[in-house]
Amino acid sequence: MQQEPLPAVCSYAAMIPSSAAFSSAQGWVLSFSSGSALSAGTGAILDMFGFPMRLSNYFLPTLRETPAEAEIVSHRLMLRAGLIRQESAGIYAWMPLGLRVLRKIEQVVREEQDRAGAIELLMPTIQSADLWRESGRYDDYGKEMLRIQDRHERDMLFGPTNEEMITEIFRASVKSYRDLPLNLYHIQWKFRDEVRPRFGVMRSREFLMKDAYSFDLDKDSARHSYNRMFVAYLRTFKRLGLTAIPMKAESGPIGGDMSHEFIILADTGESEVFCDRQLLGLPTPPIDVDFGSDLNPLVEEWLSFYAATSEMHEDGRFEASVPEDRRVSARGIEVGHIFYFGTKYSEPMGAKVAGPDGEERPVHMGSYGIGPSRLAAAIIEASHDDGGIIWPAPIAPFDVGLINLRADDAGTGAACEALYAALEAAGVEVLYDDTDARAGAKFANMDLIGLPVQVVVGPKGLAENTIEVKTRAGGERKSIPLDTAAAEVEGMVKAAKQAFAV
RNA sequence: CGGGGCAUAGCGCAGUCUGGUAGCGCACCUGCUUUGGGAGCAGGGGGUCGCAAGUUCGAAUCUUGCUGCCCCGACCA
Repeated sequence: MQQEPLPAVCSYAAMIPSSAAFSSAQGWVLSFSSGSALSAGTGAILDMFGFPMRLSNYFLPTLRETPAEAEIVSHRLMLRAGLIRQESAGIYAWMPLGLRVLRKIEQVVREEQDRAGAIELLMPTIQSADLWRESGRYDDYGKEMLRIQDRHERDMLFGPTNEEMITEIFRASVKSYRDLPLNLYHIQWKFRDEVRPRFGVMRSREFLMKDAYSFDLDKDSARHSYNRMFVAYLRTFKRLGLTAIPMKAESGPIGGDMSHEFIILADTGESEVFCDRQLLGLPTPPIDVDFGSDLNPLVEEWLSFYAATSEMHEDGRFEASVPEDRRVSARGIEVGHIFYFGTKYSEPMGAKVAGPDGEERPVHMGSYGIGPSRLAAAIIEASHDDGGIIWPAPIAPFDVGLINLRADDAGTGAACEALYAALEAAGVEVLYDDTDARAGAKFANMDLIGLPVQVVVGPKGLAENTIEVKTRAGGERKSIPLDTAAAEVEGMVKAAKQAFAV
C-alpha cells in the first residue's frame, strides 16, 4: 500500500494555530513534531489532534448551479464540487478538497519518479532573464513568457519551464561522466501566458508541473534515461486510473528529435488522435521492473503499434499498418510529454563533462513533463457521471464519505462517531457529513464530490443494527451489520485502491 | 492575435429596446413544522448594477472611452 500524502495534512495542521476556535485542543503542537505522528497514517494524525474532518467544520463550498463560464464537464464539476475557484483568467485557487486531490496526484507522480531513479529538488518560480539569454530562448519564447522586472529594473521572468536553470545547476557541480547518468526533477508552479486559457485547470496559465531533466554522456545512454521515464510514465498514469497512450510527437519550441506525448482518450479531448486498439490492452510495466536493465524491448513493444496525434498522423500508414477493426480514431488529452533534445542547452550554456578519455563534451539531455493540475481535470473528464465526479480510489480527496442522516439523533451520532474513529484508526480517510441538511441534499453532495465509498447511517437501519454502504463508481448499495461495518468498509477501501495498483 | 458575446447579491438569471424607489430562483440568517435522493411556511440580511467621463431634473437603462471575463479560430504541459 502506498504511503499517504503528508503535505495536505501538514498544511491543514499548520492552519490550526491561526484560529482561536481551536485553542482548546491540547498538546497537538508537540504531537505534531513527534516522529511517530508523522510516520502514522493521515487518519491517525487527524485523530490524534482530536479534530476530525467534520463537514460542519470543514471548508467545502459546493455549488448547486453551474457557473456560466464553465464549458467542459471537468471544469463544471471542479467548480461545483468546490475544488477550485477562478481568481483571474487561467489562474485558480485550489480549495481544500482540490488541494487534497492535487497532493495525491503529486505523490503518485513522485513515487514513480523516485522509483525510476529520478531525484527531487525544488527550483524557484522566478528566474533571471540572463539565464534565458544564454540559451537564446529569451528572445525566442515570445509573449507566452511572463516577463517582469524587479525593483532594480532587472529583467526577470516567471518560469514557463526550467531547462536553462537545471542546466545551470548541473554545470556548476557536475564535471565528470562518473556522476552520470543523472535525472533531477521538481514539482513546481509554472506560468505560460496563454493567449486563450480555457477549460479551467485543463488549460490554465498558472499550472503545476512535474518536470524532470536527464543528463547523460552520449545519445545511447540518454536513450536509456528516456526509456526509464517512458516506463515511469506508463506506471504513473495507470496508477491514476488512466490509460495513457504514448504517441510520437513534434518536439515543439523546446526542440529535439525524440519525443512522445502521453495521451488519454476522452470525448472532450483537445486533439484528434489515431491509434491501434491493441495499445489499450498492453500490460503496464510491473512494480518490480528493473530500471537498470535494458528497457528497449519494453519500450519498443509500445512503439511498435501505430499511435499518432493529428499533427503526426499519416492516413496511408495508419491504414497500411492497422487492420480496420483495430483502428481507433478518437479525441485525446495530453497528460505528459517527454523529450530528448541532446545538447541544445548544454552546448550554448557550457554544461560539459569529461568522458573516460578525459575529453570534455556537452551532456545529452532530455526533459519529461507531467501536469498534476491538468491531470486533476483530465481524470474527471475520464471518470464522472451525471451525479458528479467519480474519483479513482488512489487520488480521492477522502476514502469514505460518512453520512449521518439525522444529525440531531443521539443514536446515529454515536454510531457515526464510532465508525469514524475505527476507520481513522485503520488509516482510512473519512469525511464525516454531520450537518443537519436533508438526506437528499447530502446524497447529492456526496455524489458530486465523488468519494469512492459512501457510508450511510440512518435511524431506520440503526433500529436493526445495520448501516448502508454504497460504492460511488458502480452505485451498488447494501446494508451491513453495524458491528462489522468498520472492518468491511476498510476492506472495501483497500480493495478499491488495490484495483489501481500496478 | 483575428472574429463573436457577456458584465445587475455567493451561483443562475430578469430588468436595458421605450431613463423615474433594483427584482426573481437557489444559497445565507431567525423561528416553527418536516426528515432515506437537493423540504414547507413565515420573517430577514446582503448590491458603488465592472470602471470612468458625458447627456439629463433624474442613468442599471442613452453616448464615449477603458477594464474584466467567456466562446470560435491560430498556439500550447
